[in-house]
Amino acid sequence: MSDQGRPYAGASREEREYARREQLVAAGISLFGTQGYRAATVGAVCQEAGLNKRYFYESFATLEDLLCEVYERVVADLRGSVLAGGGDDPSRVLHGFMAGFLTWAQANPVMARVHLFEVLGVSERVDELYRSHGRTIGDELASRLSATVTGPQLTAGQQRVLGDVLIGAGLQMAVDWVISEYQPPRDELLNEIDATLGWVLAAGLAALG
Amino acid sequence: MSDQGRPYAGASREEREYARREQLVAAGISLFGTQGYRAATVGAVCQEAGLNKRYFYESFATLEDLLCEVYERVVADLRGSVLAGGGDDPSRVLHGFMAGFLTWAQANPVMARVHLFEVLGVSERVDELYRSHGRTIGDELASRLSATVTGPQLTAGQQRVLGDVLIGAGLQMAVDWVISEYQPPRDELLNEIDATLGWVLAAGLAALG
DNA sequence: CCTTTCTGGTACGAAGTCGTACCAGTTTGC
DNA sequence: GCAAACTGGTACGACTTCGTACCAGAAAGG
Repeated sequence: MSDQGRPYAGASREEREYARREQLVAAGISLFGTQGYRAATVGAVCQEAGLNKRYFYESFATLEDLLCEVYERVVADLRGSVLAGGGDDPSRVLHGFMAGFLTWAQANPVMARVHLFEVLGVSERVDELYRSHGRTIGDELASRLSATVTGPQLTAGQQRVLGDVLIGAGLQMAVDWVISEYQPPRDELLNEIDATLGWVLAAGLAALG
Repeated sequence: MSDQGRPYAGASREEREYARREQLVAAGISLFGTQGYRAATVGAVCQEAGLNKRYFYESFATLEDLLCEVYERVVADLRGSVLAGGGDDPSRVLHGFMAGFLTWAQANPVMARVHLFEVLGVSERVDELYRSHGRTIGDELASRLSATVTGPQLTAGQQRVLGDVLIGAGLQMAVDWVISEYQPPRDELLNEIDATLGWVLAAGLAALG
């Protein structure tokens, strides 16, 4: 009756399915990152991918499933840029984090839109995925910072607080920066961040006596 | 032909319209804050308000318009709790801000859900409203902090950075806390935040020499 | 008491998307 | 070549919500 998978165009069934899935993911990143997830439909994604609507359901059950896969790719790309550099100085770790984040956001505006705007408030499931990735990166950053300091280590609760602060502050600054169309320029903003951190430390020192 | 507004049930036409509008707003807060905005429909809001669907369009053109009005009420309520207390000590200003935020979130879980989750990613317009309120509160906080310090004042750019950091960090901690069902208890979390702030200051000072 | 307006429930067409099915044309293995 | 399977385009019903309209009953003024 049916071969149930025979070579076609020099590729096996699995290879063709995988290629189509990748086309859908690429189309998803492009569409979600330019028109927005809320404006996207299954039909539009397939048109962008150059595939028939039938092939969408071959790889994904819903548009939200595609968004999750797209978001995984985006976060993987971001992680590489943000957690790449090391550093044994706390302010250098922080600076490297924000520099990596801002550089990535400006170099990949489409992915940045997905990460900073489009995944928000889609569903409980996507929200949970978003928070999960944020917590992972925040924990990683906080433990790195903790490791650069010779004094007392952070407790688990304090590490979570520090992770929240770093992720929340970084996201807010990145969103604000993208909204203002990357003004002021990256290096100028990084200098302002450093200066603000210095101001806070000085103020904290004065308050502590 | 038509009186175009005659007393009914002891209230004029304007009074009845106003009362119905308030009922819709209350129903919106309740529904958006429990079932979620995305699960809400015009019909459900009217049912919750005990009004006919026709009266919805008497006060609002779309469900999103109601969400904007609901959000204005929520932010006004939050502002009162967060910016109420003064303080001439930077750490006291920060502590008062987070204490007010957490207290408000726990005392008003329905409004907190609207502010922390439901307004996110609804539309460009609601996003802009959200960012606008966040920036306003962040600016207010940063300028208050700046005023408590005798040394050099913050530049406009640095004040914006500080506002972003405060709002972003505060929101992230509040979201995390609500998600974990208000664990650890408020006072314990506030102590952890204070301890983390102290740790950061100590680490920063050590790094600065 | 009687007319007029208001109220709330139900009904209905419009619009958009989903998910599937059909159908002609093409490519491959034999 | 030829049959079988694959591909892509179009079409279709199902479903949900919107926004409006209709209709019987209640409440108020004269």
